[in-house]
Amino acid sequence: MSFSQLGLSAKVLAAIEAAGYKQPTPIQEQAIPHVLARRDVLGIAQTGTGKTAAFVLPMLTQLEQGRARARMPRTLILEPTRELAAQVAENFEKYGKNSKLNVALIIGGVSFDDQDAKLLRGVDVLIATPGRLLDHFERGRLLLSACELLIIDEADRMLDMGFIPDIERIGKLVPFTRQTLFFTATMPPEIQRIADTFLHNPVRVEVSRPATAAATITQLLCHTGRDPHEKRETLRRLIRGAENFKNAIIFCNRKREVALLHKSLVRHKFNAVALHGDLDQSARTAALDAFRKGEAKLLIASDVAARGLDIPDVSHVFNFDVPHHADDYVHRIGRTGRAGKLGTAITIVAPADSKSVAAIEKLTNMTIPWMEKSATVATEGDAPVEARPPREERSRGEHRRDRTPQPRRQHPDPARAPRSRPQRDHDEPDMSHLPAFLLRPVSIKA
DNA sequence: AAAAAAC
Repeated sequence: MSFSQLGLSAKVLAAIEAAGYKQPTPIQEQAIPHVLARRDVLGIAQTGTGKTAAFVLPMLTQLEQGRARARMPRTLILEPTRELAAQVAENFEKYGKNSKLNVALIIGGVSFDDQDAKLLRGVDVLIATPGRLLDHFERGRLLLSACELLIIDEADRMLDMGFIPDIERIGKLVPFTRQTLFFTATMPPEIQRIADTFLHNPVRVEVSRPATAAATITQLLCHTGRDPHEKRETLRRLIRGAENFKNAIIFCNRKREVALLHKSLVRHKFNAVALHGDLDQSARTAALDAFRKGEAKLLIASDVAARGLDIPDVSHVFNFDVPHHADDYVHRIGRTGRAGKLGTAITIVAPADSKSVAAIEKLTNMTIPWMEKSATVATEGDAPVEARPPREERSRGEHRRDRTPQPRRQHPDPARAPRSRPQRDHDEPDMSHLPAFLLRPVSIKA
C-alpha cells in the first residue's frame, strides 16, 4: 500500500515525498480514506502509530477547497497539552508547505493579542488547548459556527486531566453537521460514553500498540535507597554508565522534584534542561527545543512530557520516581525506542515503590529485570571514582560524613530487603552489583 | 499523590 492509493491530493503527496515517507502506517491506511469521505472516525491508537498524520494529511487535502472567514475557523483540533498542540502545528508546517493554509495555535501562556490577530485574519486550521480556546470564545473573538471538522485528540488523557466538561462545552459550539474525529489510546466506559455523544455513525479504526514499543525498548529496574541524595547519586551513576547513550528524558513525579533534580544535575556539570507546567511557556518551549536539537542531552520532566511528545531519537528514559499510575509508565518509556530505534528505560526503585512496580508489571504483563540480577560482579578497583559533589551541594542539607567506601551486599530480592539499612558507611555507592556495561564511563558534553 | 489547563 502506498500513499498514492489513499485519495490524497497531488500537493499533499508531493509534501509526503519531500518529507521522505514512503508507506502509510496502519492507522493512516485505515483512517485516511474515511476522513476524506467525510465519515466520523473513532480512532483507537497510541502515539507513535502515525496518528497525527492520519488526520493532518486528509485535512490538507480537504482544505484546498474553500476559504476561511474572519473569526470563523474551518476546522478545530483539541489537544490536552500546549506541547502537543505545538507539535500538531509543526506537522501542518511540514506537510502543508505546498498549501497556503492559515494555521493558528491557540494555547495558554503566550500572547493573547497575536492569537487574536490571527483569528481575525481567518484560519483554516485552529489547534488549541481547551482553556485558551474558551477564553477567546468568551471574549467574543471567535465563532465556531463555520467549523466543519472537529478533532478530539488524546481523549482519554483529556478525561484524566478533567477537561471533559470543557470539551463537551466546545462540542456544543460546533455545528451538529460537522465531521468529527475522536482519538483515544484506551476505551474506558466514560470515554465510550463521550465518544457516543460526539460521533455519528463512526467508523471504528483500531491499531494495536506499536509493535516497536515493547520490542525495541530494553527495560530495567535499579534499586536505590529512599534518601533523595542517594537517588540522585544512583541516577548520575546510571547516566554516566549508560551504554549507547545519546540523550535521555528523566521523569519525576512532582514538579518540585523536576526543578530540584535539574539544579542538582546542572551543578554536577550535566547538560540538562527542565520541563514542567510551572515554568512559563517560553522556558518550556526553549527546553524542548534545546533537547530536540541535541543542545541539551538531558531533559528532566514531569508527566507533561510523558505522552505523545515525538522526539524521534531518544536513547534513554530514566524514571527518577516510579510513576504512581502504571499506564504513565507505559507512556513514559514510550518516549524512547521510537521509529524503529533501540531504547533503554531504567526505573529507579526505592524500597517504598514495590507496590507501584508490581502494578506496572501486572499491566505490562512482564517481569522487568533488576539490573542486579544480571550483575557481573566487579571488584572495588573496577568501579569508576565519582567526582565529589561541589561544596554548595554538600552544604544544602546533604552533609554526610566522609567514610571509607565499603562494598554493600545486595539483598536477593530488593523489594523485600529490610527497610532499615544497617549503616551508611560509604560516600560512594556500591557498584559491585552492576553489570559490566554500566560501569563503562561515558562522557557527556557539559 | 500529582500532573495538566485561562486571564
